Amino acid sequence: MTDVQEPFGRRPALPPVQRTSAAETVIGRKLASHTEISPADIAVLEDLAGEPATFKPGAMIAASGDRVDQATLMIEGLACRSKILADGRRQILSLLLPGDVIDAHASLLGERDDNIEALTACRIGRASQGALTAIGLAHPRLAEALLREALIEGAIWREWVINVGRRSTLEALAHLICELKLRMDIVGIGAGGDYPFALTQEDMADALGVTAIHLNRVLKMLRATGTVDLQAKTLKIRDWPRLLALAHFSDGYLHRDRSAA
Amino acid sequence: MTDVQEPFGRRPALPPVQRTSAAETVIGRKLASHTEISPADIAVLEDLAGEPATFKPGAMIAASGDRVDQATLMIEGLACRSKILADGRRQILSLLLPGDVIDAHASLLGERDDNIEALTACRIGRASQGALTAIGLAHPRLAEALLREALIEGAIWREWVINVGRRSTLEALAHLICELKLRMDIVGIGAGGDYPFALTQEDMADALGVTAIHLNRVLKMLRATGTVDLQAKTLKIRDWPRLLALAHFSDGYLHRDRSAA
DNA sequence: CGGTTATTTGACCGACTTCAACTGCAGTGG
DNA sequence: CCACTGCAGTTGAAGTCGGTCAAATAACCG
Repeated sequence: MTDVQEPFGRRPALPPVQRTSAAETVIGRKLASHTEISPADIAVLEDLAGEPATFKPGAMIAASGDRVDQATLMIEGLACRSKILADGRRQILSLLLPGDVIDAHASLLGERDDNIEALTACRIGRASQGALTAIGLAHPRLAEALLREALIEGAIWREWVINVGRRSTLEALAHLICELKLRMDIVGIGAGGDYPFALTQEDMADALGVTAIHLNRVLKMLRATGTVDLQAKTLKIRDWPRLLALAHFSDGYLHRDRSAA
Repeated sequence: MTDVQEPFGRRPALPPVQRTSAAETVIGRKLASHTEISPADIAVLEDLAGEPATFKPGAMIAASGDRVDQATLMIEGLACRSKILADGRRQILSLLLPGDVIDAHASLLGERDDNIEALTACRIGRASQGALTAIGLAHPRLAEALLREALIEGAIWREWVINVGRRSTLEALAHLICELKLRMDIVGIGAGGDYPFALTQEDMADALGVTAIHLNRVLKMLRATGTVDLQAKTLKIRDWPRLLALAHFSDGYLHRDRSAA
């Protein structure tokens, strides 16, 4: 399950990516969802990242112990942060959706302490930390957006702790689905109510800190509530209010508003 | 400025310590542990924070829904980040020790989504976000140190997820103790091998996502291993290597080195 | 000293894990 | 076309970990 490919460090300077308007890229939609940022600033970031690299499902995009010197831009696909214990137990720490920009500041930490795994085929951009920092001075809104990305990811981790620590598996599963649904809405994935859902049951189990077998049974219970329809890698929400209630979901931690200082 | 930095826990006040250089404050020791920072920069931060405020044990220093507009400097005492669910279940997300500086950037998120609770009597400083940002321009090392504080706290949350999700309660408890021991070492608390340990069993349970009753039994098991001696609000490490092994503890996530970019 | 809070213990029960087997499906190669 | 393989999902039985209810100390506080 872990074939490492493509160590990073290869960022070819290629002809600028063609696009009609910067705000129409996933990255643009994501950053603009929380920060008042100009298409020009987004273009600066995307040009810096250059042509995206491709990873196969199951590939390690980055591994624990690697030196972090680049931010990662999720263009397409589904990935996750995970940690793997010595005896093989895996815990998924968060899911990375198109539009997410991670590790924009993490080079300050030196070696990374977690893994980034591609769960499906992924296309990602990379932007060197040093260049980002320099560019941030001339484009304060961009710097602000990247910092806010990091802070929101932190808020998601905090909520993740609750999910794993204090919710029943049924609540936690419902909560996870609510979070994913809303995050996909932000970047405009899943129009028409059909959300792509590539997580295997084992992935979900590793996200919630339970076994895949138990997750399977709980998933059956969740289906029985009639709130969601989850099969064939597609998620359909059948009864959103009831799903929210089941999860005791409260969306504050996603900080989707632009009401900040 | 400030003061005596004193171990947390209920202890008699010590006579004021003569401070010859800013690096001898808790905040200074903490920031200097990960960032090459000058005493002058630390003094700038502490002057901005001014005279510390005092909180009684159990007090809410900040509550979910509050607008975040200030960084918080832990000068003395023990506090925690927590979230509380509608039905009263509490989850502790991280512990705040003297020297920790939190929320230095969080005003970007607007309303906070967690609580900061004083677990013992606490003395904390406050620095307005706006002033901090402005000062950061003139004192890049200080800005770097504050950012690194935030990133390290993020790393601690990630590890916390593992603790709650994938470790047995015995492993998780041992792991929590290892983390606290090392973090106290960083700021020079617990000289002589006697670490102040003010957490109640209920606090520990809420940190690990279990009930206090179960924690009590697991604590008995941990004591039976002979690796720690934990009573009367004091922690003594009896067999550090074996405690580390029991917890499968690996210190990378604390990022204590200064080997960053 | 009395009243609260923290710790400890017992008995019982439910959630979750473990081990094991079986299904369905997609690819791959003969 | 079909056997073979591998993986994701499903189900069952049995056991363990952790939760709940209840109550008895022990420690703390005014």
